[in-house]
Amino acid sequence: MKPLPLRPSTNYLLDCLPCQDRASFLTHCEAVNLVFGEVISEPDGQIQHVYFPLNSFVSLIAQLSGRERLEVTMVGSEGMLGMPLILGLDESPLRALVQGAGPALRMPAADFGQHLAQSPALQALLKRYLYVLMHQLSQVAACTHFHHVEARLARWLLMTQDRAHSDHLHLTHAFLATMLGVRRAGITLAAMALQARGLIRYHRGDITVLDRTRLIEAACGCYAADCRLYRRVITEGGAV
Amino acid sequence: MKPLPLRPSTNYLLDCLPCQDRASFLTHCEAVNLVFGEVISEPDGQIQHVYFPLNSFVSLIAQLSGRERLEVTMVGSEGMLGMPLILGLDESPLRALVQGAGPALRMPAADFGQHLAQSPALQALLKRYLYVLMHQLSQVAACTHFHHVEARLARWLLMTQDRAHSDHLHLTHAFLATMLGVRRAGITLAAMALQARGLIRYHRGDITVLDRTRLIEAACGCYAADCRLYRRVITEGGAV
DNA sequence: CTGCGTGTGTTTCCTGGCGCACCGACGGTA
DNA sequence: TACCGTCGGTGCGCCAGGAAACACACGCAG
Repeated sequence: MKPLPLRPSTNYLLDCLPCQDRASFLTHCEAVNLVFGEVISEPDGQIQHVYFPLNSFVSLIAQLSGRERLEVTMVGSEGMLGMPLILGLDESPLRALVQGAGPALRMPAADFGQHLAQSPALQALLKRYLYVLMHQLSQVAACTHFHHVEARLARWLLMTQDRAHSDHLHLTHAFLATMLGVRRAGITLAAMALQARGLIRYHRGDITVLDRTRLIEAACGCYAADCRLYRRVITEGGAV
Repeated sequence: MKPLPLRPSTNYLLDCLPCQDRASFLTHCEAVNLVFGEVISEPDGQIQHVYFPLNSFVSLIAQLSGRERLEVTMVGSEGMLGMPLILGLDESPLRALVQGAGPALRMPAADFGQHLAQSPALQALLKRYLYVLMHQLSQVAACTHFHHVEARLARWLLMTQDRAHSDHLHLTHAFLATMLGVRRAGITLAAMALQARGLIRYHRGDITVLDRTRLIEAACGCYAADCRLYRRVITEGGAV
């Protein structure tokens, strides 16, 4: 968790802020390095910081009483971690697991509350982001129920690729299986099918996206819907 | 949609408000009667009013690009319809379908915005409710994926019973099937199992809950988790 | 070179739920 | 009373995915 040299923010949400608010916000941020496998928040744990991933990304995982786990969304440089603070609560229902190591900006929860109170632009922006999250959550419920492993895997790879800003991912079948809530063997089959169609290549945990366009076709419509929603609500609607 | 005689609010959220705020809020509400099957909001439609169900209740349904549909949550006298307004957006990603006919209070979106701006208590309360919703959405995603029809049906009946304030529900198997995103025959089997265990009785669309305690045991833990969450965040944490 | 850990391919058997279709039973209406 | 629409029970073939193994293959460390 060593501090990194401060560098221009490449978090998309922060980039959307007016210069004033953004500058003031950034001076109170600390640059940290998220390491793979780190758990940033536990269900019912207290939120200590908000995080704005830069090149890193984090899975948000729902956990049922029976210990079943399912990834419900992903946060990278397009988002923020610690949304319940917007709602005035300092607990998170979801486990946040660092899935792509890399730099992030973070701010203590208390400071964040102050900035939020002082910057209407920040408030408006993060409310919009919260709307996107809610939309995604309800969509994920239906997607997970109706769509098959292969399409869901394709979608998941695309989302990961977007957040990793790279064609090259490091993910074992076993890890993918727990994220999608299916068996490892199920991932093997789906991954082989995608590889046979020339959409991806993988070897001992190294996955390369070969043909992004056709991978989008192989994924369920939920990926495209997600992208459209974000663009409409944040990128275009986010005139703050 | 004829106006009803104004009567004391029995919406739990409104009951949580301080007397002042509540009185002022109620004077701007209109009493309406929700009729079974009415669609209050469509995905991408504009939110015209917020609704506070009294004895009525409404299903919120996610719809994917492929037309697959799944109920993701339910709003009765414990909640409110039109939450995106809290986030500054006047669109809803979900279809709202009246499932239990009955009275509700409603307020035009614009008026609601004003009340919201003037009442910090209202804001705080509804933010908490929004947190509960988000938690539920992520839980539903996992529940729908991992739990079997019988447990999900039991859960669903319990949730409906709570919101209908009655042991007696009118629901055909076909309707339940679309809500849970399964076949009608699947509901028949699950319902027969619950009936054989003496938990419910049904006959041509009339369902009676006979043994609520054991029905809770038959349901997945998600029902109890939902109740606990609401109690903790709204009933107890909601000192506004 | 050997050995072990990790990651992946593959097999067998099993089950929950799907799609589809048919039929019987009930209850309101003519 | 006869009819018909709605509701629910059932049967059939089918398939995706679950559970649990086993086998292989690569790559690093000793």
